[in-house]
Amino acid sequence: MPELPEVETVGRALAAVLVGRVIAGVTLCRDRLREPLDSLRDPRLPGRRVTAVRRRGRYLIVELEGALALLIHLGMTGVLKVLPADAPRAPHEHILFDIGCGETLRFECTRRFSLVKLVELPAPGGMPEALGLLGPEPLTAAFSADYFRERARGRRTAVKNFLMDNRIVTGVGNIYATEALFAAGISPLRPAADVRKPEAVRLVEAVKSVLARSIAAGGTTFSDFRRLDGSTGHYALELAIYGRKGQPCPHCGGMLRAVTLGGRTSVYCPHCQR
DNA sequence: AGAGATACCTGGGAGC
DNA sequence: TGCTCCCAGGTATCTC
Repeated sequence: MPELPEVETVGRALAAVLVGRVIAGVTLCRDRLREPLDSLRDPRLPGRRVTAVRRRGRYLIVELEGALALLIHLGMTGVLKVLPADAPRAPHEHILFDIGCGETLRFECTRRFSLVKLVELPAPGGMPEALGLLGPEPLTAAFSADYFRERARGRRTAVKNFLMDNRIVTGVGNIYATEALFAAGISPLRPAADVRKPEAVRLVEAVKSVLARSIAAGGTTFSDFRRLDGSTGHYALELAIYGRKGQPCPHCGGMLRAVTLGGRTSVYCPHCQR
């Protein structure tokens, strides 16, 4: 499941391949993913040159000349691949972009929680209006302990849900929220407003650290994550507690527990996380 | 306004 | 073995 580090990794690979090339045509194999794919039938799309590939939160922005862009969210199972045009189609390939030189950029997504649409940009280099509500990037200085405390004031929601709210900070999903809270020694159940200053410092640092290490490793590798050529990455970043309910805590050896928060499983150590 | 629930979707694993 | 059930996940949208 691609989280921010995976999206960053895919975006970098995509930029290396796509920038300067022309999207000659689009083949749609279905009408919709999370949203209808109508916008990809826009006659303004064919013939546009890719000028940049950027990331915002978990969204990829494939910028085209003329202040247009392909806005892409990989959802849970979205995969982008560059393959020869005559390579056989995989079962869940929904969109094929003809990028010339006998190659296609293919969007594959098993669970179809993903989004691909053509959007207008307010100006070249600008952000699609649809992303206007996203909070700061977690790896920038704007996401600080002071910012966290300011936004958390009065919020009784569990700190884990708060961390995963992309209006607060964008791109922190269940895996990294779980890992960061463990690294910071903070219970996922604590009301956001009750996180004290030194704890917020630890938590914000933990979020940045786990994301940065994962990006450096080329993204945490999961069964659903593939590189652009379709190969799996290496198992680079070991997760401390995610998915380890019932197993011993790597710090104290006690049994890791799980609670459901916001409909999502949250693994934590009741002894190490308070 | 904040908080919680729900829909979207499919494959894989558990349990019978 | 084959069936059913449940779970994984981000985001938008709904209700209370």
